[in-house]
Amino acid sequence: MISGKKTPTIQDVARHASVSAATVSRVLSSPERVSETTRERVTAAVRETGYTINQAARSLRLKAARTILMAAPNIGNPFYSTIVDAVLSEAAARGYSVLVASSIGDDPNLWLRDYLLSTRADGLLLFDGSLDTKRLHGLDEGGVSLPLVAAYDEIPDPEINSVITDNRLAAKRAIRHLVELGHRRIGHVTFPSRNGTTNERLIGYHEAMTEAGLETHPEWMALGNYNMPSGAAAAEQLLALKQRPTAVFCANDEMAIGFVHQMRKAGVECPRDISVIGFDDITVAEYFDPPLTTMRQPREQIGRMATRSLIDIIEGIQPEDEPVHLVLMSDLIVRKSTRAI
Amino acid sequence: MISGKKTPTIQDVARHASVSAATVSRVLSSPERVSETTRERVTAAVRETGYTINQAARSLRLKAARTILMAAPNIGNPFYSTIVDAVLSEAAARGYSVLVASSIGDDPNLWLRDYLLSTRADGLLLFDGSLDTKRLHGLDEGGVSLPLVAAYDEIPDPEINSVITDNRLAAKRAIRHLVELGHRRIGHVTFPSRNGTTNERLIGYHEAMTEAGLETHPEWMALGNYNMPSGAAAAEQLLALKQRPTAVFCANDEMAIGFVHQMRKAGVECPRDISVIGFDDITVAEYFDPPLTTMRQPREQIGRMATRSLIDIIEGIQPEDEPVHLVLMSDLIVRKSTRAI
DNA sequence: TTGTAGGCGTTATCAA
DNA sequence: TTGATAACGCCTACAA
Repeated sequence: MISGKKTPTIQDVARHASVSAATVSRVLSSPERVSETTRERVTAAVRETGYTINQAARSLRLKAARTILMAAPNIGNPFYSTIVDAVLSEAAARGYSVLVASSIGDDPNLWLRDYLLSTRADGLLLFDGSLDTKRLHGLDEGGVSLPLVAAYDEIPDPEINSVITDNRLAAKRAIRHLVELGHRRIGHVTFPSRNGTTNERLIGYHEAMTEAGLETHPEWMALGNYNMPSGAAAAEQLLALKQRPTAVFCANDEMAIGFVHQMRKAGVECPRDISVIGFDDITVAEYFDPPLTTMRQPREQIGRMATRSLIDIIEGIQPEDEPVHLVLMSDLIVRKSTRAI
Repeated sequence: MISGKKTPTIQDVARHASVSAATVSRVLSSPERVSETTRERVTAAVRETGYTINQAARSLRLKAARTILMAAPNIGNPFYSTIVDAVLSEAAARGYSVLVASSIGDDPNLWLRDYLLSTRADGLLLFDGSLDTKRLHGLDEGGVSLPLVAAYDEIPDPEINSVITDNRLAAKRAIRHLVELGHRRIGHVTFPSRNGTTNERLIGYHEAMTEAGLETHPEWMALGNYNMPSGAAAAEQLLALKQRPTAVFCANDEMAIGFVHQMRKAGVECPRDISVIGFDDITVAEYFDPPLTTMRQPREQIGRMATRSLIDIIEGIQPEDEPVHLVLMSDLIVRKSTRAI
């Protein structure tokens, strides 16, 4: 890199190679349209000057940022972090950068609008069911489409591209596993659903219970927050019952871990006294004691597919009027936290 | 938002308010330089047109993106994800966006250079010790400075801004804790240091052992990867020893969890047979069985301070010739995975 | 195959 | 206090 006062522009490279700026631009974006000798001269000049393309200028001209925005409620959650990795690598492979936003804050819809309408990001990867996709979709108005792929628990809006796992089916599978082990009093730790739609995992729980001819009891339900402390709190609540459930389905692994932890504190053993099944299969599930039985979500695949679809939409590979609806399947992973009654 | 063919520009707003584009721009960035009546007219016009600033144009003009780049080896690691949260919220508070890159790939220095020299990001938050800060620093050459804050284990390059925890001291504290409990054969699961510098935690281990008048044995050392499987592998290795250590210091919690998990598989109890101490205090440490004794890193603070410093540097609040060197302290959190011999 | 020229949307400078 | 104007660096018709 040659020293100089300022970062070199395409003009500097052009001068260096004794060609016009247009030619340099061509070498950079469509080399085949330039004669080989010129191309070589330009390439050399690029190297010598240490030229780097100015993305701001490029974005302005192209009206595209080659950047996607990923919004998730809390990236800190281990469930999301694996997804982030997948998103990053898939995006990088397609030449896109990733802007990350934790969707906390006053008016998410407001800043989202800002990001997406301002040539900062070309599309949105939404991992947060609490955002109002209807209104987001409304951003479309002026004929400007908003590339958007949603990936979260809720049942998807048919008009919106989505990549989800079949949460209802997976929940049913979890309950069936417990039923097969002979459990009849089965509790559930769930999360108060965020945007009105009833949570799919909760529905699955009820459906499976009904199908098995089992009763559900309001007091067997506990509300959690998808984190460990709330799982522990749920355990406290259920353990206080006169007649405890013999098995509990937690809507994610973190709550399951908190639940088991609290059980142990109270001298109640898992799975001896209560079987516990989680959801997600986060890394630590396998290493926990007891190793957690859980429904494995293909997180890496979720991230990869969502990113791929979004970029396909941005680049017009996926037609806009055919929304993508990918449903990935979860697997039951039987470990040691559940046992026959 | 008024419907129209395309997203409105500052010109549209200007027309709407019957003022010049310059005035609109002023209202947006320095309202106090505009008369109140005009200001109100313009504000109304902004609302009516649904105008959003075009960041690409702005960046081009200002030669600044109000965006920082965060690079970490694997965002998926729970240790980093908390940090990400802190970075996001601090950046948002200062009006900055965050671009995230997982620094895997062929030539990290190359793409980093790309990002930073291309008006895409104004500065770099580096959480990856494997990147060559010397060379990164070398990007400075042409008088163009590269705002950079490094936050990772290694002992910092004095010329580079850094936010670290005192790893050596913390490691010594961990070992002293074990010594106080009466342990004399203390093993260590470490990571082969990434960029030549010997790892601070390893040095701390050796120093503390020497100060306590204890021997260290090469076979008490195991190499890990900062993840759970490698912790398990380390356990296999140490358990195979004729004379096992009675306590083991793992360089992070994930390896400690893997270690304990493997111990249990082999019928060896923690802490009864071997005390284990970790490092970081990730969320699950408290909920693990046994709850992990560990050195708590102020992760949230690391993220926050690093971001704050970086933005201060970018904005010229922190003078360039006075590198920031923040050292945060770790706390010993005694739980149940260590006990007196 | 290459060059010329105009404009993407913003802000800073200068003048009024 | 406001407006006209000229860049910022790039890409793409169009012309040569």
